[in-house]
Amino acid sequence: MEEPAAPETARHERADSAANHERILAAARDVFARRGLDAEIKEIADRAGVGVGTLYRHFDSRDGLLRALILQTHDDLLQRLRAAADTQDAADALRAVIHAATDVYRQFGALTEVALAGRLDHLRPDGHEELTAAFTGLLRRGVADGTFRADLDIPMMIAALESVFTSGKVVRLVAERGYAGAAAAISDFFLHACLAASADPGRARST
Amino acid sequence: MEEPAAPETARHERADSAANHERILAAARDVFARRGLDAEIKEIADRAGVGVGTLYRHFDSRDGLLRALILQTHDDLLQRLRAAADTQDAADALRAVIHAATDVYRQFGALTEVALAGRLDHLRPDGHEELTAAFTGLLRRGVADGTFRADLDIPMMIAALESVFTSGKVVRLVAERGYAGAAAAISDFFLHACLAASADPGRARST
Amino acid sequence: MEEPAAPETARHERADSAANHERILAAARDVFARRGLDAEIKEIADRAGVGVGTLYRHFDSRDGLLRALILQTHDDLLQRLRAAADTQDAADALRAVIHAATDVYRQFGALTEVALAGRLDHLRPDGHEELTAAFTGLLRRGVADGTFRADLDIPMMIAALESVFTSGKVVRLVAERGYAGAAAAISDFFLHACLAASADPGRARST
Amino acid sequence: MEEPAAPETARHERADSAANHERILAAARDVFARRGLDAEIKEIADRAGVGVGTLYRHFDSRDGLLRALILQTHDDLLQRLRAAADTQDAADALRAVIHAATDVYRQFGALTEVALAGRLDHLRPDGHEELTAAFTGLLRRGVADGTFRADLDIPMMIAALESVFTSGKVVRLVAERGYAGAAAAISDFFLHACLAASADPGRARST
DNA sequence: AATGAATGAGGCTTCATTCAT
DNA sequence: TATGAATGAAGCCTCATTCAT
Repeated sequence: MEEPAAPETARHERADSAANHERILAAARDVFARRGLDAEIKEIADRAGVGVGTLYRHFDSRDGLLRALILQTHDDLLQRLRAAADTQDAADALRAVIHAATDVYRQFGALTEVALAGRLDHLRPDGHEELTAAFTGLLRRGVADGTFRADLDIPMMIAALESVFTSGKVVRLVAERGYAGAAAAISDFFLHACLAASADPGRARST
Repeated sequence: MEEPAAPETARHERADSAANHERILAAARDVFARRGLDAEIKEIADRAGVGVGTLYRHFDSRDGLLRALILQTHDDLLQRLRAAADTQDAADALRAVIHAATDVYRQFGALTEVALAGRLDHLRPDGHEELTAAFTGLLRRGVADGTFRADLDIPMMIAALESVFTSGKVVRLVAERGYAGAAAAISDFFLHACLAASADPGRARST
Repeated sequence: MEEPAAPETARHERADSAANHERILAAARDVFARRGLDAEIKEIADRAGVGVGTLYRHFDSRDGLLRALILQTHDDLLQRLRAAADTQDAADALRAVIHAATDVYRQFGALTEVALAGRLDHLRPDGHEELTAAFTGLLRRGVADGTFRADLDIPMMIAALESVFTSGKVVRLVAERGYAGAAAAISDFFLHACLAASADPGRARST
Repeated sequence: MEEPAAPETARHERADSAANHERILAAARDVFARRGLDAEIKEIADRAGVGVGTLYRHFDSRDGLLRALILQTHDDLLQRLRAAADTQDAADALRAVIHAATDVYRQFGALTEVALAGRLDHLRPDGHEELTAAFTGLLRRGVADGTFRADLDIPMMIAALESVFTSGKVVRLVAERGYAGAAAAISDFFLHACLAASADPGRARST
């Protein structure tokens, strides 16, 4: 009703706004990833190339922005982990999951910590369960088909996996061995920890 | 026994002051552990039962207090890990190390993170190297005597170990399984990851 | 007249901000002048009609503000003294210098003290030398042309002049005799102290 | 009653206390003179070699101590100025007064400022009038006997004199010329400013 | 009476959020 | 709608004063 004769302008504005929205999210990911969750709003706005007022038009508060990012990180993570976990062979699936998580960590840095650490229950009830379920399914499948050892302590295995991606160690590993090297090292380590003793030891070798 | 002939009166005030010093340190450990490193000075002072001025008489600044605690945590950790690492059998030693670290984490919470995370280089140069060395020595010994597998990726193993104690997962594990249960689960997991294939699988079982 | 073709809208915010900047400076001059250099930031902000945060947007710290004011006072003083010292006749020039300094003191109060007292070497190296040079030039000129006595102790004369404007006595004199009366009394006094004996005694009389 | 058999001890304690009293006053003079009136209580107590508690037993508050010192400075100053002003010849008397004031300034530093600046009306009503009266009497006497010029602006002359001792310039002069040189320079300057034109110009020369 | 550790009000400064332009 | 200047609550720290020893 209000934009009868200028759909193009109106659409353009929306496009601008949407672009700003994305730029703010990207900037926030970047800044939170590098500076940690205490980063200042001003730095995010600057990096996004907008004023703080604009940032607040898109997100109602600092916590609102953080929440949006954490949920987004969580969603992204969950989707990629689920996809990776679908890989046929359980050992390959675990490797794929670890590669995916390494990549997410590279992108989301400190945000991964919260998304993965099981502290987001107040943001998304069952958020952590969803992630856990993805891992659990994969591990159970591997145990069932004899790929993983029968006495594997699945919650402990998941805790260890989450720890590596939550502790900041990945950045160090990536810095020392590069992205592929870090993912390979992590994969090998965890495969050793969970492969059945009878399994071909070669399976713990990375590609 | 320690001060057999100590005069009681002249030194009493100092004893009070020393007691306050300890109470402040304890309160700070507690509050930093629970609230994280952003905790407020006032809360620490309150919990110690002293005024902020008293806290500042004992520690020159917020950062000074934090630094003291982190160094103390680091020292405590280092000492206990070295002691545990001395255990004869390499597998037993690894278990002892993990039990010790679990205990330190329980006491120092969030402070363990910094002390263990390799971010204290500006506080104590080579601080992280000292910790790493303690782990490395133990693992090399185990590899040398055939307890651990020959192809063990020692840096990765250490990274994973540090991660578990740095990520906050330990509190969750302790909450779910109790102190002994958590330490046992962690031990079992890491032993599985590093024991030689020929080793008695039963060794990965906790006591 | 000053900005004939200035666009009005785009620059308006800046004009507001600049106005605040000036209001803060003016308020700070006022408050420091009356309350001394220990005045509280809050009082300055209040008097400027802004919040403390705004004050800190314009000046990075209490000392930054003070520094800016002292340098400004010094610059103002130096410029006006130099201009007055240019007056043809040396006796008239001294009178003009004293009138100018009286006016500066009226405006800057306690700030004049620091600007004139030779304590700003860390803010502006040679700051005091610049002021001294302005006085010295004038006095030497008067001695050279026979207006001032040949044995005039120039450093002592300058010290006495600076003292009067540095000691707070000027405010009292102004209060008692008004601005013109105070300047005249100071001028007469110092002319008596430096005029050559042969000089027409009437020259020490003010206008 | 309580000290029947040990008058010596009792007297000794009083002597100790009195000694402390003096040491605190001396330390306070020293510290206030050097650091200015914002000096910290702790520094004074340290320099006096007593605890802050002892300082507070002798002076009810920081302001109480400051008040005592200012009044003491004022009394000392007044007494010495009066004595000096009694000198027969008015010119000699002015010189004596200036020497005395230089000496007081050397001893009391920043305290002289307040004692001389006429800001102590709330501490001692008419305090400033007493000082002014001492100067005024001397100057009137000189004018009456023809030593000083008839048109001397006595309040202005006094203001200038007070200024020199109030502005901190004396320390600089003393630093550059030594104690005797500074006093001589100040004397010469002020004598030039007030001596009668017919007077022997040589009288403005210092000893 | 002397000591100095303890106290806490009050100052300076930061930064999330608001709002006039 | 975008901007960024303005705001002020809240945290850190200092130091005059009190008080237990």
